[in-house]
Amino acid sequence: MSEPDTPSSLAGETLLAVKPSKWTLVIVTSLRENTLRFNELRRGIGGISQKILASTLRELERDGFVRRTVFATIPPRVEYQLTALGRDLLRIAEACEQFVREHRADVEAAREQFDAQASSAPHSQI
Amino acid sequence: MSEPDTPSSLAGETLLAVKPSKWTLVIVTSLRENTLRFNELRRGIGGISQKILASTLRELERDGFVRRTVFATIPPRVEYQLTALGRDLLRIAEACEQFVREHRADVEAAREQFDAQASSAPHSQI
DNA sequence: CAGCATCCAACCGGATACTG
DNA sequence: CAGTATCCGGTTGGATGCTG
Repeated sequence: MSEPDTPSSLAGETLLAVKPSKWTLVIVTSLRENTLRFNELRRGIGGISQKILASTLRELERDGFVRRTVFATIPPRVEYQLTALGRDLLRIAEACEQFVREHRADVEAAREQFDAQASSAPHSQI
Repeated sequence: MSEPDTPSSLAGETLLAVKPSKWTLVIVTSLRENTLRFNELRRGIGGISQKILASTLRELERDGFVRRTVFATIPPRVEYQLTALGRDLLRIAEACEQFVREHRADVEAAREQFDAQASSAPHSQI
């Protein structure tokens, strides 16, 4: 259904699965090439707790971005891979990464300048 | 611990200003067309507190995405507009919105299906 | 191996009140 | 009008310990 596309309603809900967690895009990016197991993902990402990894993967699975395949072996083996929808989301993630690659320096420069003149002139100049 | 450009560190920092706040992209989108004043932004977005709006605008200004212009009149007048960098960020925001427009139905369907079989089969099949 | 459960600290963000 | 200051509840996310 087409809703009144106010900027707020759109971008507010925007990123369905992207918005909530800072890890979502990282995970999707990690699955870019191949299927990965839980701990492969964990090690590949680094710095993510298994609680967060598990819950974020759940959400990605629920939203249809990731398919979870369980092999009833011992020890258990669980594989995660992107769905077609997930590969679409990957395009967004890659666009974000490219943006950062291109503009990281600009942003850092802007920050330094802002911080510099913020300390000298706490408030307003014409 | 300093890390190289692993996919994780990249996407982790990814979105510099995008990641932290759910309002960032909304604000950028609101400024798509024209310069806006503080309360114009606030009303246009709807549902954002002025505390969050002010702090998010600060961050956007600091990162070089938004330019803040103060007119020393009474009553005061402050205008916000996108910088060139901000317009680049806008492209990301628009890509996200388009993604949602295209795939919202898919995601909602996936969720319903997931929730349905989650309640019938709490765990693992095959 | 792949998680879930619990506890807990940090942060995000809303409501309200007040200022230049 | 355009904010800042304060309080404070809900959520996020890390660490740890335990299970099939």
